[in-house]
Amino acid sequence: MPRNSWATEEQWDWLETHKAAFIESKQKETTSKVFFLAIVKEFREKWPVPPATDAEITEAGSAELAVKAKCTKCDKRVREWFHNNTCNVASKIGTATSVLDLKPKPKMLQAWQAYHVLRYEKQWKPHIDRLWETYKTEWESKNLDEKPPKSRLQLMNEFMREQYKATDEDMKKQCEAYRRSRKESSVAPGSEAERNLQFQIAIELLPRTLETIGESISQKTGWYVTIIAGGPTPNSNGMIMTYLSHTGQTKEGDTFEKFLGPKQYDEYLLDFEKFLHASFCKLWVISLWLHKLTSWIAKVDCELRCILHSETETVDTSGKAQVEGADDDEGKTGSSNKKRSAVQSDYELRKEKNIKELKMVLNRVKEMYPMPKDLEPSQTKKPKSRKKQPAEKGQVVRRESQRRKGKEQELTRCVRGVVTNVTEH
DNA sequence: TGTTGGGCACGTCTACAGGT
DNA sequence: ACCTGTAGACGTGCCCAACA
Repeated sequence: MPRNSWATEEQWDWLETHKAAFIESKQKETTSKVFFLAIVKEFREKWPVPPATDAEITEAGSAELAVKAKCTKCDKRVREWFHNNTCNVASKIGTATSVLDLKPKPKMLQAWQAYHVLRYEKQWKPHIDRLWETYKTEWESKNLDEKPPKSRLQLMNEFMREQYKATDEDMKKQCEAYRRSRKESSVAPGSEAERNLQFQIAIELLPRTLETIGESISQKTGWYVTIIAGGPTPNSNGMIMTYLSHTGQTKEGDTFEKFLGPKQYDEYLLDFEKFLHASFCKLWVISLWLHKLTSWIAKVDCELRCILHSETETVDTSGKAQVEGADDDEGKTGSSNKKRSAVQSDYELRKEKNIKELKMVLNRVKEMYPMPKDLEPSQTKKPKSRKKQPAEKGQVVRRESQRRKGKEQELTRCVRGVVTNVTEH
């Protein structure tokens, strides 16, 4: 039961048991005519409305009216309970209570706390140390073997609050400016790096999140659930990875993966990965731009979904920045392609063809409708190399996209989760 | 008349500081 | 983990207006 509800624990449990019926009734649009008629009656029978007090009778005008008012209020509260406790179940995913949510935004410091940050080390620490020593010694000399009632922290905080109160207006303004700037800087400033960092943290929470969501859906519907999620991973230079979470087993006890078998299972995921590549690779974004200008601004491609931009650039012998890996569509022609793979999949052949066609279309469109200068991507931006990061100890093993890998590269078979219902690749 | 969403008031919870 | 005081965040109940 949530804190401070009008309902008792017993009432709350009773209401909870009728949630499903309410949702069902809501879908049938019979809440008022069927559901609530019965539910408020039952509630009042179970927990009769207490008799009206003298004050309530006086206020209402008569005992009858007072009781009526109390009943109405009670009924209304019951109705509202259902609205307040069921209608937002789905929408709560994504709010601050969502599993995926990151650490909440830091709160603004109090003015004296800002003063503490600005002046403690520089000015007051030695003073507080002396104060604490004096206080402690005095207390201990008077009260043997007893701890002082105030801790050093308490003493320090009290002292800093007093000092802040006594400080001049100029210092107070500095404190105010500090606490505001700190608050502002703590909120994601909208930079790409910050955003990618936030993405990465959320991605690392995904296995647990998918498991929770899957279990929840499964519990509520009695169905089995498969959730596939994937996209560029910022701490792997935007490499596309896929998570698959599955609940439920066949009657023979097979998981979804075992049921499909390794080959079919990979094919199953490959389709999704194709979709991801089509969604996140740069030229595909450009093609979207042909239909919608904002797609360009959105910059939804793997190259931009990377935390390690500045550190991963490598320079080839010709002195030009060179890109290895998946998301270098613009730069890969001729020799680089040969270098990557001698045997291309159907998908890659088709993609190469698509790229050529798209480039032609794009050139025509650019001639017809020149891109506004302020919307053009930065010229200084260079493709980034993709230095392979060694997997950290204890890091979650995920499925790296297999599509880009040529035959020369062994498919890295990752350990598939058996213990939990989250299958990680 | 019932439903829905927005907003307000109020109470409770949480983060934050640095040292032990 | 704990200490303290408090601003800010959040949950809940309630009210009201708009709409069907």
